[in-house]
Amino acid sequence: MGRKRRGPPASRSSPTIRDVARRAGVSPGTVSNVLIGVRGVRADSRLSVMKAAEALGYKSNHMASSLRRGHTRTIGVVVPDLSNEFFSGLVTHWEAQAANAGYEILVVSSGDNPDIESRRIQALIARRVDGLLIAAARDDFGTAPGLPVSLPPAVLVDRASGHKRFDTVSSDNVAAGYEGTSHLIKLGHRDIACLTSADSHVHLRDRVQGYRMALKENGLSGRERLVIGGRSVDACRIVIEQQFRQAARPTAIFATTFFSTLGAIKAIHELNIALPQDISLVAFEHSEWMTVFQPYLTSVAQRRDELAANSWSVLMDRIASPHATFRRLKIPITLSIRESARPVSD
Amino acid sequence: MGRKRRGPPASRSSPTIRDVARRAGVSPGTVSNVLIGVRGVRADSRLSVMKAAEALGYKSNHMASSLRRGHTRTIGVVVPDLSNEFFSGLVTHWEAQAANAGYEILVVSSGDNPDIESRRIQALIARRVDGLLIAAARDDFGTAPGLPVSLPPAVLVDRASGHKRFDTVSSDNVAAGYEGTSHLIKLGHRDIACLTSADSHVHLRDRVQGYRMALKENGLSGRERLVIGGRSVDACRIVIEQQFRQAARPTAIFATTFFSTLGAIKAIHELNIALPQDISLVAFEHSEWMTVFQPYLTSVAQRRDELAANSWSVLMDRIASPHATFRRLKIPITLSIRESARPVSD
DNA sequence: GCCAGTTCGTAAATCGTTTTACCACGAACA
DNA sequence: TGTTCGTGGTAAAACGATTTACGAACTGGC
Repeated sequence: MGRKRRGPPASRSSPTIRDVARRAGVSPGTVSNVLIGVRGVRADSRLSVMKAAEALGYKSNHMASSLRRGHTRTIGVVVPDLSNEFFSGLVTHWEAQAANAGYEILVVSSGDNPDIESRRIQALIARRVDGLLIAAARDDFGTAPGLPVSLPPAVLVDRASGHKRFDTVSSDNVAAGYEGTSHLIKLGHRDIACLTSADSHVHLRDRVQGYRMALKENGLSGRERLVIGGRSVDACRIVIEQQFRQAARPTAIFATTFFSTLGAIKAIHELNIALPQDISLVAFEHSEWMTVFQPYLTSVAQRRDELAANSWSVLMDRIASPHATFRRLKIPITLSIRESARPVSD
Repeated sequence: MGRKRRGPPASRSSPTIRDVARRAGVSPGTVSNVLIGVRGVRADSRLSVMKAAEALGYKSNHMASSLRRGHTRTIGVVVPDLSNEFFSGLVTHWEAQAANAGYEILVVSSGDNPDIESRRIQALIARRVDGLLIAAARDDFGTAPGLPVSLPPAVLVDRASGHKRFDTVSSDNVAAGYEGTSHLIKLGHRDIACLTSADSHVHLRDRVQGYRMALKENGLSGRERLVIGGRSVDACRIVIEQQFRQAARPTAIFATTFFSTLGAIKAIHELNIALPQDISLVAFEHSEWMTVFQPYLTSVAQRRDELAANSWSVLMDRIASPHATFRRLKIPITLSIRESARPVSD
């Protein structure tokens, strides 16, 4: 092989700015000025550079340019689980935002495990992402060891709302709990089971708090029926089935997570009670399959598009001014009244 | 500002290998040898380098290292739509593979639009991804203008199976069509509508071909009822409703896509016919909500995990040996017999 | 015709890492 | 003692783009 250059094996590597410069009969600096244009270039040299770049199929090497410019135009996205529709929805929106703004996103999953999360974030830092969009595994994100003291600009999304050391953008989960419950109360229900997956995260506790607020406001505090299922559909199903083995059965269920929604439906089927004739249900989240499910589920849903759009712009602001005070955005939720919650039958 | 260095504003930038070298009293080359160890280093200098790196919280700059080494350890992932559960499933698996192998993935969406797809791929090329995993918008991927002549190593997944110029990994869609249909025939059905979204892609045409094969093998070719819906749930619903306005109604529906599955269910509801008593349905894909849907749907499902694992390793092989002959993998599908397809009632 | 000001091109420095080329120092051996 | 190795360290040259510093050529005003 008659290679003349040193360094790593180049095996027909792509043309460099130097190749373009040579072909256009100018210097690399001029080529750079034509292509990203911080300085004027005479029309004729501009033209010959354009032609040369075109002919060679020149694509600027992003590594080199990042190295020199000190930013990568890459955003790291950290989610617990990409196969969860809520998160894949967020990522879809973020990707669109990124494409628009000339960014790319590096996506990693934490499996909701703080150790894995730290490791994956470390990898993103080594890649010098310009910013981080994080749906954190724990509310105390960043306080545990394992993460370096200084992180790139980051915003916490969905989880860990109100964190002291980061911008946060999340749904108004208290309102979610309040509105879902109030809707059932307005329909005359007084025995409302509130089904949730865990009490380990603020976003879940907030929904329960909203439930309690609605109860209290209507003098129903004594009737609280909080049911903590677990993170799987069947765990939720089982605890709901237990509720129905008690003497005083609830007349309505408010599911505060997507999994518990599925668990509630499954339990209702197993118990052979009629939805919505004998039991009302307010579901959490909306999903395409619900349009073919009978009855069409009344639900409280998060606004993924607004969550994504707002967190993106908060992150951009944070990158632009790293020392601004932290922001805490709460995005309203949507209550969609459909068919699964009905006036209580007496 | 008493900055001494030129170049981009450094604003408390992270420590470099030179900082570590200075602190450890060795040269940068030695630090590099300690950290990635291609050459021996005496025990005492090794130790002091480790300590210095630890103390400074040194993280190697991936941009610089990529630039010098000539690879990025980054894989570009191109999918039509990340909020489609099938693709987000694939991406989830790929991300896990990547994390395992010390790679990261750069995810982009094409919206199934070839122009957007080209642009997004261009961006990935500028970032010098080491490889590409592509669920292409069109079967003739890469022949249309807009894409450079030389792409990085790429494998085509799910779509464009059997492409001449790329490795391909996809489900055995002919078998999918064949097995779904055969199952219904075995149950005694003779009027089976095959519902699909379009005939624009091989993977869809293959499923229909499997349907035809099964029909033919059972002397039912004359009874073919191919129904092409469209890419939305309601488009599929409408065409199925039309089928049922005809004198000779089908006794079974084989849905060959996820959307057409939803469309078929919706139509069945609207028409007020009982599933599975009056109509049998074989669905496509499996999804968590199906576990709470009644009747539990009999379905043909793709094996996302195998699709992802195989495409990943084919890509790794391709990167390792760029000139090997192309491979065409077909992954078997899974027929799950559940409750929505029943023996034909006479 | 001369001087100041503008425009535009180039050479060289720089980003932070890896890797090559070379050198110094011992140890082993004749 | 003189010659080879082997080991481990350093300086410097890459990687490919951006940007600064400088200088040549041109413009315009007097």
